[in-house]
Amino acid sequence: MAIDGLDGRIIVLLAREPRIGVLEMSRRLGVARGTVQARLDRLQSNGVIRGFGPQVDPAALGYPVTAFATLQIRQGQGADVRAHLATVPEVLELHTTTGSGDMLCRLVARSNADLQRVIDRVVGIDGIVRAATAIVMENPVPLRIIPLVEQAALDEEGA
Amino acid sequence: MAIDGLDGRIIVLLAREPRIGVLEMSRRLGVARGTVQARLDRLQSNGVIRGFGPQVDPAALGYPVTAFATLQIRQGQGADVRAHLATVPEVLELHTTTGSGDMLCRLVARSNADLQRVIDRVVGIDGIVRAATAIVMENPVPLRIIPLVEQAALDEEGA
DNA sequence: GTAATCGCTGGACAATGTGTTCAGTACGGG
DNA sequence: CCCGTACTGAACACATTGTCCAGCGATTAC
Repeated sequence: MAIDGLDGRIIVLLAREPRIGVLEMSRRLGVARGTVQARLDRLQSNGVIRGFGPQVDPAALGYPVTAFATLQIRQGQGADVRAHLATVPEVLELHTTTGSGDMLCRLVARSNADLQRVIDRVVGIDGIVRAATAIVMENPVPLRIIPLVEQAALDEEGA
Repeated sequence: MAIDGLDGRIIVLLAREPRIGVLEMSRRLGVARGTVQARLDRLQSNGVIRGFGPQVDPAALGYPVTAFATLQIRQGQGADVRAHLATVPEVLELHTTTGSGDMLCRLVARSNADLQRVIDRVVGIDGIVRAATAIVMENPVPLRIIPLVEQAALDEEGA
C-alpha cells in the first residue's frame, strides 16, 4: 500500500510519457526490465494503478462547459437520485458528502444554454429539494496526481 | 472535433481493456488495422484523447479521504491563491467558478484528522476570506467518460 | 461528367518489445 | 545460520508495431 522511490519514479515516468514500454522504462531508471515489470504488476494488484484508460477531453468532444452542482436530497430518497443521475451522460461524477442529504456532482454541457437542459434533466426527479450550480470559468490546476505520488514516495523514504 | 460511431467504439473499447493493442482492436471492431491506427492518431491530434497516463487511486496511496472545499477569495488575490494551491500536493484539482472570487478544489488526506492539516495549509495564505469544506462519504458515480462518448457518437450519427 | 480527394482495405516488411523463464547474488528476518 | 524475497542480466519464441504500398469505393470540386 505504501510506495517507495522507485515506484514513484515509475508512476511519474509513466504519467509523463505513457507510450514508453517496460523496456525503455528500465533503461531510463537504470534497473532491470524484470524489476520494472514486477513493480508494475504489484502496483496494479495493489490497486495503486487502476489502469491505463484513455484520458478523454470533454471539451474536445463538444462539451466545453463544466459545472459543479450541489444537490440537497430529501431523506430516504438518496438511492433513487443516485440511480437517476447515473443515467445522465453529462454527469461525469457524483459524490455524497457530509451534510445530511447532500450530493455534489460534476456536469458538462455543450454551452451555457445547454447547461440549462442538463440541469433540468438532473433535477427532473423527485427527491431533490434544492440545487445550486457553480459554472467553472478557469481550471488553474487540472486533475493531477503526480505531486501526491511524489509526496507519498517521500513519506515512505522517511518512514 | 465531432466523433463518429467508430471513434466512439474505439474509445469505449480502449477504456474497457486498455492493454489491448491496435491489432487486437482492429480484429474486434472488424476494420483494418490501418484504420484504427489512423483514427487513434486523429483522436490524439484532435485532443479528444489526451493521453494514456496511469490512473492512480489516492486511497491506495494512503489518502482515503476526499473532500471538496469552496474558497472565497479577496478581490485581486486570485493569482496568489492559485499559485499557493498549486504547491499543495493534496490539492488534486482547482477550479475558479462563477460567483466573484470563488474557487472549488478537490482535496485528499490520510485521515479525517489529517484533513485538518491539509485545510490549514490550503487556507494558510492571505486572500482566502472563507472556506467551506464538504467531506466525501460515498462516490456512487466515479469519474467517467464513456456515457458521454457514446452520447457524442450518437449525436454525430443523427447529425 | 470527369477528375481529384479522401478514407478504408488487405497485404507486406523489418525492427522492436513482450511474456516468460532461468541462474546467480545481495539483503534482512527468524 | 538458513531461508525467503527482490533484483540482475540473459536468453528465447512470439506477437505487435511502425511503415510502406496498391487498389477501390464514395464524395467533392470543377
